[in-house]
Amino acid sequence: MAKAKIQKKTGYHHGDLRGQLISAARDLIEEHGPDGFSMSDACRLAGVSNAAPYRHFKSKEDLLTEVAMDGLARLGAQMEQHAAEYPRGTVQSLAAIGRTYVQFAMREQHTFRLMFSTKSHAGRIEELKTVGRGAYGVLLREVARYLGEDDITEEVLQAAFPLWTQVHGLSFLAIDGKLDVTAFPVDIDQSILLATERLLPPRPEPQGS
Amino acid sequence: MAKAKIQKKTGYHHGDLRGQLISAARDLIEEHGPDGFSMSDACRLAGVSNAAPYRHFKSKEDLLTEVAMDGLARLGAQMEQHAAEYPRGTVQSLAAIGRTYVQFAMREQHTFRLMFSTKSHAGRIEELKTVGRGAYGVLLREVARYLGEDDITEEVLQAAFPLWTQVHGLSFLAIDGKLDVTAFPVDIDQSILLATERLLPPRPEPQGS
DNA sequence: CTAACTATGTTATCGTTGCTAACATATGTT
DNA sequence: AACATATGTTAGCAACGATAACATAGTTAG
Repeated sequence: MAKAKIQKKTGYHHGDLRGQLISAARDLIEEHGPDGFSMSDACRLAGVSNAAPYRHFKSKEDLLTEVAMDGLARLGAQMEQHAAEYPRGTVQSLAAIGRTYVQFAMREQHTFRLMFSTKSHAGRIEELKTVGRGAYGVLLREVARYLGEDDITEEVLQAAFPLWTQVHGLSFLAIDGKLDVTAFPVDIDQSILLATERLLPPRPEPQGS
Repeated sequence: MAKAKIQKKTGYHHGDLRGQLISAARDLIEEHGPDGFSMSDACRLAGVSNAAPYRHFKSKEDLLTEVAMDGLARLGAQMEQHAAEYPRGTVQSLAAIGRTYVQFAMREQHTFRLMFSTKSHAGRIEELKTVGRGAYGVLLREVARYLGEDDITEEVLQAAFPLWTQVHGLSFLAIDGKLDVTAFPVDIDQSILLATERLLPPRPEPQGS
């Protein structure tokens, strides 16, 4: 991905410090983890003093929250996009959503952690949850199609949850480097497909008998 | 659990600073999270100077690793203990292991995070993995019993992994407060039981035809 | 018994961090 | 031109992790 490439400011004012700080944060977080990330580093990268960010973000946490929410939005978009590459409402489209989820986690490991972290988002957790619900909605609608439901029924909610749980667990095990604790080579895509098939309730006949 | 209760040292020497620091760390971590935990706090609790811990731990990370390894060991023991409360090698005993896992995560949220974190353990990750494999072995042996295998076959490994993934995901969703994103009340124990049943391959007839 | 050694404390200090206060400089509006 | 607002700067705070130099206790050898 784009390595922190920064245009130094020209005069006293920067131009787009807010945007550049978010971008710098994203890059630095992916490089050193959310804790290894420091405001000072971001400032150095943006060529600005240590106090400048506090005109745009109330705190370091606030900046991180911004990064997290952006991540959730992108995850939702990517899931929708990949689901659309398969016949809607099938095991395949659902497995595609799962693969997208895990791949996102592996590609943007630290952003992913941030997205689901409770700390680092003091006071804005509800805001974050709302964005998260948006992404979860992609899965819910796909499960609804699978079940032939017109809207998000109780049944849909019940069926979707274990699928989420499964890929969420797989994501964390993968990014925490635990897949070699299993003592056999885990094929992630295969694992997702199999679990999706098993966890879904039997599908009602698509049409006719 | 035991709130950080500390016996001040009597003379110049402390007596059991190492042990008391680990214990203080456990308490403080559970109270304020692994990041909210500071060496200085632990020192204050133990009634000792800021430099003293470095006679016993090479770094803060090193102390945290100790806490994590202890946690993994206790998790393994608890899983074994609860599995033994049910007929061995059944869906029930396997679900009990899963429940123990998630309950541990919820009871010792921050220690749990630490146990599976890759950061905070620089240089000792393999050591940690070994302890982790010990705990995982409890699940593996129970799955082997379920499948009627005498040792940990490929089939056992394949069957156990999705079970782990499921409860691991459930644990993180639970401790990250995401169970209300699902828009329906999640019954954790029920959820574990259902997923266990669905994820396991059909059981071979216990005995006879 | 005492000298030497080792283990385990202390104090002093350093560099880094997140953040705030007080001040400076652009930009835009009237 | 005068003022208000947005957005920078410098200086400085307290807390943190860590190290170096020193102090003291307990242990072992002669």
